[in-house]
Amino acid sequence: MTMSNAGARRKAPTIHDVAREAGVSRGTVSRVLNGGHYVSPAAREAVDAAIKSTGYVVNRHARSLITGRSDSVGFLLTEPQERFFEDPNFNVLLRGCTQALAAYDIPLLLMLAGTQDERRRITRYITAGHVDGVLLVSSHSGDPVAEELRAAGVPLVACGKPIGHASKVSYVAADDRDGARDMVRYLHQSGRRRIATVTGPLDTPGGVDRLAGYREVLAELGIAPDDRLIEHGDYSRAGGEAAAERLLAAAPDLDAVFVASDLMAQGVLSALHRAGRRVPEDVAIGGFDDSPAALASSPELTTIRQPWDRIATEMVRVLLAQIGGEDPAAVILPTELIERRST
Amino acid sequence: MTMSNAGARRKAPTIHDVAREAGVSRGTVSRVLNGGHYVSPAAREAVDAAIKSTGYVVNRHARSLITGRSDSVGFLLTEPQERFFEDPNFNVLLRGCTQALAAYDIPLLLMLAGTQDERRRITRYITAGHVDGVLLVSSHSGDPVAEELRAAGVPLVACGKPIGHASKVSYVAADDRDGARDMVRYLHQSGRRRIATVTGPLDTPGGVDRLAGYREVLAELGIAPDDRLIEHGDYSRAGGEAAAERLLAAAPDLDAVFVASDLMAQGVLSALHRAGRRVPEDVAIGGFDDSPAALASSPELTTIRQPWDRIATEMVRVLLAQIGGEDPAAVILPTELIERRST
DNA sequence: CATGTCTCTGTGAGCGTTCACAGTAGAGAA
DNA sequence: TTCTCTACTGTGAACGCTCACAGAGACATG
Repeated sequence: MTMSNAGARRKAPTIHDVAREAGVSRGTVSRVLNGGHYVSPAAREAVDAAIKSTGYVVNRHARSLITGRSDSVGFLLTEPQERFFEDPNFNVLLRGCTQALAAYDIPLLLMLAGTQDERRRITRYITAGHVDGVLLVSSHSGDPVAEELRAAGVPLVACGKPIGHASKVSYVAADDRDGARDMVRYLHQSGRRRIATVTGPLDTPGGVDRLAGYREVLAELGIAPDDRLIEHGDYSRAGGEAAAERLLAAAPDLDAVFVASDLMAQGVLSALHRAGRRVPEDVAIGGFDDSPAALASSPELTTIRQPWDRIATEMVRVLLAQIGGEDPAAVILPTELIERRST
Repeated sequence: MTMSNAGARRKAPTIHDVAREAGVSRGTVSRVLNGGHYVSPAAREAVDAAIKSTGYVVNRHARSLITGRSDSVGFLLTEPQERFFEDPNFNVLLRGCTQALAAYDIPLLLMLAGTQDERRRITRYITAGHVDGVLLVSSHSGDPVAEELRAAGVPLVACGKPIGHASKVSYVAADDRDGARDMVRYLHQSGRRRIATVTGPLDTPGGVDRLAGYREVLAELGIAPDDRLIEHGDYSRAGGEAAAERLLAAAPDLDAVFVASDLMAQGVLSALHRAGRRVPEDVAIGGFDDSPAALASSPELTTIRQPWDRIATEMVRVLLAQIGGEDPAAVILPTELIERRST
C-alpha cells in the first residue's frame, strides 16, 4: 500500500519536496515541469518518479504570480442571458469550448454580463489579467465590452462576425450566406416557386447574411424580388409565429418558407398548422441551425447545420494562437444542408 | 481627461503603488481591502481614493498563494455530457449558479468529466486546491468522483439526492415525491381512474421518488397496485415512446399517464397519437420538469415545475456555507403543478 | 593547450499579497 | 506621573513558483 499521506489534506507537496525526493534542485524540477528542455534523462526520470510518489500537483497561483499568465480563459456572454441559454446551439458551443480547452489543461471560466453592473465588474476582472483571453459570445452589434477588451489588448475571439467593429477582432463563424443559398436553391430545385423567408434580427450578422443569401439566389434564378415574401423575426418561436401570420396575410400563395432559425421555424409551423396549410404538401419549410428543435418539430425540419463543434474548436485554436502572440484571424466554416420531412 | 495610463497594459499597479499614493503602508491597504477593520477613517479614505486613482485591482494569484483559498468554485458535470447539455433545465441551473456566485464575486469554473481520463485530471485539479468547492451535477448513483472529493475533504454540494452515498454529502433537490403525488392526485381528481406511469431510470433518485409518489397516492386512494400500469423509461424521448407502446399493449384501458419527464412525455404523446388515442380526451398526460419540451409539445403539457433557479441559489448558498466551515446540509425545495392542455 | 560551444545543474531573487508581530499614540484610570 | 488599554500602523517574512544567471563538465576546434 503506497497510501503515503493520502487523504491527509495537511500540506500539499511543493516543488521543493519533489526536488529533495528526486535528489535534484528546484530548478531542475521546474524545467521538467515546463517541457523538460535542458534536463538529462536521468534527472527527468528521477523527477517524474518523485512527482508520482509525492503526488505533487503544481500550484497554479504561485506559477501565475510570477509568469503573469493565468492559464485560464473566460467564456463571456454579454447577451440578455435567457435568450442564449435557451438556445441549444449555445450549449454545444459551450461544451465544445470547454472540451477543446481541457485538451490543453486550461480551465474555462463562465462569465455572464447581462446587466451594466456585471459588465463593469467583469471587464475589470478580465483586464486585471485574471484570464489570458476571452471567448466572446454576443450576437448583437456594438458591444461595448468587446471594444473595451480589444482596446485593453486582451486576446479575444468572437463567435460570429461582430458587425460594427471596423477594428481587428478575431472571429469564427459559419458561412451563413452560403447556408442560406443552399437552402433556397434546394427549395427551388424541389419545385417551389413562391419562396418566402422569415429573417433573423437585422442587427445580427446572421440575420443579415442569411437574408442576403436568400436574395442572391432568387436574383440568380431570375425571380423578381417581392417584399411581401420577406418578414422579420427575432429568433424566437413566438416571433416566427407572428412573422408567418404576416406572411400568410401578405402572400397567401406562398409554397415555401426559408426560416432563419429552427426555433422560429417551430413558430412558423404552428401558424401554418392553424391556417390549415399542410407541411410539406402545401408549404415547404426550411430552417437554420439544426438545433434539437428541428427534431422536436413535427414534421422534423429540413435545416442548415452549423458546425458548432468545429466552431468551438476553432475559437479555442484561434484564441490560444492569439495568446501565443499571433495576429487576429477570421475563420469561416462551411454549413451543411440536412434533409428531413418538412420539405 | 484623467486617462493617466489607461490602455497602457504596461504594469498593473500593486498594493505598493496604492500605499505610496495614499501615504500609508502595504498593511493598511491590505486591511482596507479585507474588510477595513482597525483602519482609521482618514486612512481608509486615502486608500479608497488611491485605489480609484491608480485603477488598482487585487492580484488574486498573489492573494491565493498566501491564503490557500482560490476564491473560485467548480461546476462539475460527470455525466456523459450530451444528455445534460441537451437538457434545458441544466442551463437554467448553470446560469443560476453563475449568477448566484457572481453576487459574491466568485468565478465559476465549468468542468466536464465525461471520460475516465478527464475524471482523473479534474479530480487532481480539484484536490490540488485550485477551487474552494464544487457544485456537482450527476444524476446517476455511485459516482466515484463524488466519493473521492468527499474523502479528500473538498466542500461539495450535489444537485439532486445522491443515492448510494451513506456518507454525509450536501445536496439540494426538488421534492420529487411530493411533485409526483401532486400530479397523480390531480389526475385522479380530474376523473381519471386507470392512471399509468412511465418512470425514470431507477438508479436515479428522481426515478425512484417519482415512482414512490405515484404508488403512495394510489394506495391512499385505495386503488389496488397494477404492475401493468408501470413501465420504465430512461428520460429520453425514444424511451418514453417505447414505454408507452408497452403500456398500451399491457393495459389498453388506461386513461392517464404520469410520465416522469417532459421529454419522455413527448415520446408518449407520439405513441398515443400513432395508436389513435386523443390527448387529453382519451388519455391525460402529466409530465415532469416543465422544460421547454412541455411547451413544444402539442398539446402543451401539464407538468411539474422544478424550481431550478432556487435550486441554483440554494446550492451556492450551501456550498459557500460549507466552505466557510459549516456542516453539510440537505435542502428540499417544493415543486409546482403547471396546468396546460394535456390533461 | 587555450578557447569556444553545448548541455546540464544549482542558486538567489522576486512575483504581489497576507499575516503575525512589534510598535506608536492617545485616552482613561490609578 | 505612570500604567494599562485600545485603536491603529508599519515591517519583515513567508507562500510556491519561475527566471536569469553563473558555473561545471564534456567535447570539439583552433
